[in-house]
Amino acid sequence: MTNKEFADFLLPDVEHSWEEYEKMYPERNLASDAIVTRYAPSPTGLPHIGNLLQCFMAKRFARQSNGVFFLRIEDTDTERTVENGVSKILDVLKDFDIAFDEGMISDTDEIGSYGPYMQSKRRDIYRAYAKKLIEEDKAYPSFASKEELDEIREYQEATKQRLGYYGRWAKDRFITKEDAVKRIQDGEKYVIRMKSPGDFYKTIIVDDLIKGKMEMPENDIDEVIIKKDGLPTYHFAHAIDDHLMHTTHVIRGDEWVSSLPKHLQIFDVLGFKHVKYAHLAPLLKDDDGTKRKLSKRKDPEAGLVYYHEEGIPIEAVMIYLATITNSNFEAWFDANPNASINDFKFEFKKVGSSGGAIYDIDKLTNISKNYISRLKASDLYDRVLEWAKVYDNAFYKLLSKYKDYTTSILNIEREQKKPRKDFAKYSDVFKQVWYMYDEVFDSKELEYDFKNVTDKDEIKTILKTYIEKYYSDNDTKEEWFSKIKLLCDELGYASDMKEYKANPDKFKGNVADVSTVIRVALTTSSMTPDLYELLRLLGKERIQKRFERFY
RNA sequence: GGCCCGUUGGUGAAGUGGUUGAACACACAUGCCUUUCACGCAUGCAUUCAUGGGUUCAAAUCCCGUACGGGUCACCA
Repeated sequence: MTNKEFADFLLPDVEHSWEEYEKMYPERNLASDAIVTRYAPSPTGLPHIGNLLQCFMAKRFARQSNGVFFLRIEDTDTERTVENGVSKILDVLKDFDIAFDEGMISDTDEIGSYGPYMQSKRRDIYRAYAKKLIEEDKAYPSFASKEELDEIREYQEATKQRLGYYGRWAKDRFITKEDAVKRIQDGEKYVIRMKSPGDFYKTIIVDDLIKGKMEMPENDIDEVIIKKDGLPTYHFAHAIDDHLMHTTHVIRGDEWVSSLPKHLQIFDVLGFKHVKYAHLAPLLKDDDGTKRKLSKRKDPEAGLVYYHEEGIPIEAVMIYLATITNSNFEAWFDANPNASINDFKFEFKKVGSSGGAIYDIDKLTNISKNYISRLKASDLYDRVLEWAKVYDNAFYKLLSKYKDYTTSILNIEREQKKPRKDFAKYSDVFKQVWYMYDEVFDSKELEYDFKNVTDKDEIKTILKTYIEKYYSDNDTKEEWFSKIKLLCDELGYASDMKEYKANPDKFKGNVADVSTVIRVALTTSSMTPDLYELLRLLGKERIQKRFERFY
């Protein structure tokens, strides 16, 4: 029996030959330095922050080189594939501004001419190449059952040998074609394994764009390439898809580096040109002093909905991810605070090669505060409105009703060189502006803390004197403050802080105490944005009303 | 256990043999400024680069060993 006959027997249903497939996927017409890369998730769940990072980096490398970024769905594990897995992934990523040039665009549709982009639809392609390998005697059917494999492994463990289906353990390698045919005709199930040409005692140099050159032993394991269900394993599909789709760079998590010898070998056996690899370290969590991988189950910040719920701007998340991934990004961003992250040129060499960074929410918060502080008030308003629509209905109603007023509140000490940094997330906003809405202010049980001035009559005197004698809606800030000083003088408080510090005993208090009384009476809080701006937005009538609570 | 990678302050890190008395950013602390808070400014925070040895006039930077951390060893990706 010839190899050809054997291949036809094993894979009689292959529609196209591998040569035909090669022709169907011509070279891409791109500049030589263009990066073609992909995000290739299995549709088994939602992407987490680590996936987002991979995805984002892949996208940036493709875009900044005028290359292609595509989405391929790796659904060869039919057991774990979930319903609508693709659209779920797409939806989450879209919220983070990740879109693809090619690939799946819904659960069923795709764009691009290098598809199908769903591995389950490429069954024939993988089988065509498997057939090629059988014909070339580089692969063989293997009948080893799960139990046999377990037995081998247990024996290897007990005798302290290397684990795996290799060398003399790969005994199906020696089954004759005739025996194999007979067993298959008798109904035995089988997989197809690659006949590894590797020698474990020889080393190969694998080059990773991030980790550098690594010396590793050759792979000598006869890896399964086609599973019992006729679908390929990850390793085989990776080689064929990335070859046919003309991927130039594979950017993925570093849990894959140990399979590199295997992958390189599959490329070689298939006669494919290698792709370049960049393996990203995982994001870590500091769990009581020990580092561990960020976990979707234990750590809310690992899930992507967290950012939407909290109202953390996606731009801030991206800036943070870029900061911890690419070591020269932060300095660049400091120098170009208003630039788009898309203007930064990422470099593999500047991506950290150490074990992984601890995901630091404090740092993200700081980035987010800075980002929000640079937003225009109207932009912030729109963003908060959109957030509140989903997560805070009461606030949403208020925002819709008082659009201009709210924008003015948000504009206090904003749109200037050194804007206030009050908000780290959209969900912080209401906590800091609630008192500006009469509906909220009047319906709440209020608690006032006037700090230094505690006497009720004194508070009343300050408030009453101020509103009746000194307050005017039309004052400029300078006029306004000079009147506050006059009020201080009249009531026996120091209008000048230096004077007060020199002779504290000569006064009842100082201008800060008086301002605090006014501030607290208006807002209940001693920590607010600029008092003058607050007064102007409130207006005399509303100020008066709030003061009257103390008469 | 085999193979691979990593280890610079509380965190992200710069730095690959000599202007490093180890940058910068976050966090933290103190002070200044200020009508509060925030901002801003100033100062402090690793006598030391996991550890032991070696090479060298000189090492965080090169070599070897050890420890610790991570990854992987599926008909899962």
